[in-house]
Amino acid sequence: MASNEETPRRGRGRPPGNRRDEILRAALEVFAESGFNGASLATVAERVGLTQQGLLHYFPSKQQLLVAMLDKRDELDRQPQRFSPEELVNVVQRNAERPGIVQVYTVLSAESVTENHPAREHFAARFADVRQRFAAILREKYGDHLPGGVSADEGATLLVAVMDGLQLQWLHAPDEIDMPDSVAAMLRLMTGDSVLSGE
Amino acid sequence: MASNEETPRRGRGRPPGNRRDEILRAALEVFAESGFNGASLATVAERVGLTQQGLLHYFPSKQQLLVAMLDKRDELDRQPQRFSPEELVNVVQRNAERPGIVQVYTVLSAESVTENHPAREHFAARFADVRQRFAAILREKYGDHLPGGVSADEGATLLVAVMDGLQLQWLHAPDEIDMPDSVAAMLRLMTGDSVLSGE
DNA sequence: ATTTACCTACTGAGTACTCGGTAGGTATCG
DNA sequence: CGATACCTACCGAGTACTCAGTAGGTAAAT
Repeated sequence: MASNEETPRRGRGRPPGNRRDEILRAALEVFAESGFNGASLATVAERVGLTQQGLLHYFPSKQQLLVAMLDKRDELDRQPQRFSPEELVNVVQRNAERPGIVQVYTVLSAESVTENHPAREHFAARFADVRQRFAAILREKYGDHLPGGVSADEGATLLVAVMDGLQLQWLHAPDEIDMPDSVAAMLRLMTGDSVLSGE
Repeated sequence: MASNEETPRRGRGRPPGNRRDEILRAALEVFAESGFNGASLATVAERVGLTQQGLLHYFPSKQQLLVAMLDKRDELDRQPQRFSPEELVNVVQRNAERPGIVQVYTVLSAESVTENHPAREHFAARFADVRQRFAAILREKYGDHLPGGVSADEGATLLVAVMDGLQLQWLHAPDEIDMPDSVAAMLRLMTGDSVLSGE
C-alpha cells in the first residue's frame, strides 16, 4: 500500500495536536464573516477539510467552539500586559493590519448583547477588565486627574469607547478612517502630551 | 360610517394604516433582541398577532422588512436637523432611556459588516452622514481647529466613535456606564467649554 | 366586482446534533 | 512475534427542527 513518507498522513491515522488549532483559526474566520448566529458548523468544517461531524468530534457544540476560540484569542492578546499610551498606538496600528481579528471582536461583542448569547459574559468581563487596565495605566502616569480635565476612570471608558467605535467606522469605510491617527489624537486630547505625531 | 363603535374590527376586514407600523415596531424589538440573522419572521408576526405569512403580506421578504424598519427609524431620528453640542448631551440622555433603540443600532451596525448583509450600505452611508453633520456643527462653532487641539473632521470621527463605543459598553454594563456624563466629558475635552456639568 | 387582508397548507433548504460505525495507531500480554 | 484490547480520528446517515418564502384560498369592505 505504498506507505508514503512525506505527506502529512491525512485522514484516519493523522497525528493530533494542531488539528484543534486549525479549526479555531477557521472558526475565527467564519465567525468574523458571519457572526455567531450567521455562521454554520459546516462552513467551518469545510474550511479545514472536515465534515461537520468530524468537527464536532473536537468541539462538541457550536457554543463550545465559540468559547474556545475566544479564550484562545484572549490568551494570545494578553501578551503585552502593560503598555504605555505610546505603545497603544502601535497596538492599534497592528490591528489595522488584521481586519479579520478586528471584525470578529466588533461583530461578536455587539451580537453578544442579544438574548441568550453564549459570549455575553465573556465580553462584559472583557470590557470591565480593559477599562480597569487602561485606568491603571493612565493613573500611574498622570495621576487621578488627567491633564485634559477628566478622571482616569472616565478617560479609560472614553478610550475604550473610541477604540471600539473607530473599529466599527473603519470596518464600514477603511479608506476614510485612520485608526492609529485618531487614537493618537484622542490620547493628545486626554493627556495633553504630543503622543506620536502630535502637532 | 361608524358601523361599529369600539372594537377595532380585527381579522379580515381590518383597516390598514397602522398595521404596517405595528409590524415595524415589533420588528425593531425582535431585531434588537436577536439581530437580523438571529431573528425570525415568525417571532415578529406572533408579536403583532399575525401568522408569518400574514406578515409577508405586508413585507414580502425579511430583508425588505429590515430596510423598512431602518428607514422609518431614520426618518423619526432626523427631526433635530441641527443641534448644538449641549443639545447632543440631551439626545444621549434620551437614548439612555430607550435601550431597545440603542440595542438595535448597536447590534445591526456591527452585524452589517458581515458578508452580504442587507444593511451594509445603509450603515456605511449613515456613518458618513453623521460624521459630516457633526463636523459641520463643530466647525460652525469653533472653526476648523477645535480648542482641544484636533481638527473638526477628526473631532467628528472621535465623537461618533465615542458615542457608539459608549453604547456598546453601556449595553454590557448599564450600571457602570453613564453615557450622558461621558459624552459631556468628551465634549469638554474637545472644546474646552464646560458643556453641561463641567467641573 | 374588485381590492384588501389575511389564513391554511406546503416546500425546500438549512440547522445543530446524534448514532453507529470504521480505519488506523499504540500499548499490553502471552 | 502475534494476538487482544483499547484509543483517536474521523465519516455516513439520519433526527428533529426551524427557516424564509410560495400557492391558493376565503371573508370582509368598498
